[in-house]
Amino acid sequence: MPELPEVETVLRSLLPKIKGKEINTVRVMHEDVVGWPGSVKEFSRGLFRKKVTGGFRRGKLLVFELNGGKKLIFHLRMTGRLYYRINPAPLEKHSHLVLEFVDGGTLIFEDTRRFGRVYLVAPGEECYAGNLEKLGPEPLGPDFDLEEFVRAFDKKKGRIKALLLNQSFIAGLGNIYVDEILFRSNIHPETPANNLEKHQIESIFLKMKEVLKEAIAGRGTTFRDYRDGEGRSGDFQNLLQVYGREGEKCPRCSDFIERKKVAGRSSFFCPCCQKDGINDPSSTGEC
DNA sequence: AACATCTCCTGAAAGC
DNA sequence: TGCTTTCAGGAGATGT
Repeated sequence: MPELPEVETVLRSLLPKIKGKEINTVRVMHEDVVGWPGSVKEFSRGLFRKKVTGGFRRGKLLVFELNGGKKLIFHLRMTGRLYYRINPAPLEKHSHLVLEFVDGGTLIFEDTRRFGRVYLVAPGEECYAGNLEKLGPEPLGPDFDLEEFVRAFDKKKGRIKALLLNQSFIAGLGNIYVDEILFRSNIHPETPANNLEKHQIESIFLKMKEVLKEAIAGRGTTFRDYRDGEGRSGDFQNLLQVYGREGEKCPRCSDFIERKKVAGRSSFFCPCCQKDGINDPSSTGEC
């Protein structure tokens, strides 16, 4: 399930391979992966003979800039994969879009569950590209400010887990990394956000950056489906401390990792290190 | 505002 | 063993 580190890894592995290349043919095998605006025909026509001039990541979105000003934007959601092939193998069942470049290389978008989307937008049409314009700050961005982050918690009565999953509050986090951040911060996922003390919010701020940087260094987490832009798995799944580890020993104390649905998602936490903030808001997390 | 529930979708895993 | 049911989840829509 690609979150910020996985999307960043796809970008880094893919961009050097396709930057400067010109799109020759566009094949859409499953039309419902093409998001607004416009028809699939317009989408294909809009890509024809365009060069990839650059690219960046924003939240979980991959943005490729094309000459002429349009942007090709992907959201991989759960099972989406985007990778480059020089000599394409026979396409798989769930390959939905293939861009062939003039030099023969191909960019392939496949997605088993088909939740992923691809958008082609002109300048001024960015609002149609998924949640691009509704995204909160980038956790690793140079402008991400601690004081602003602390203030943003003020009237948030919801649970911290739900808040960190909210892309308009903070961009790029998903279920795996939120659990890892809360574990490293000794905070129970059900703690009301506005019950958190300043030092706890500071901890989230720091641990968020720390976990994301480590995960990017490990080229992302492959739980099942995720691959980078060259089709390779990530390594960070071996370094997850709580996610997917129900019943295993906590890496910090003698207790065992529990699993509970919070904010509609499986949440993994140590009941000893991460005391329930509802019952014990003054918990320091020591156990 | 906050939270639950449903939808989309497939395939792995669990249940019987 | 083999069939059926459940579960996983990002995010938007809808209901309470």
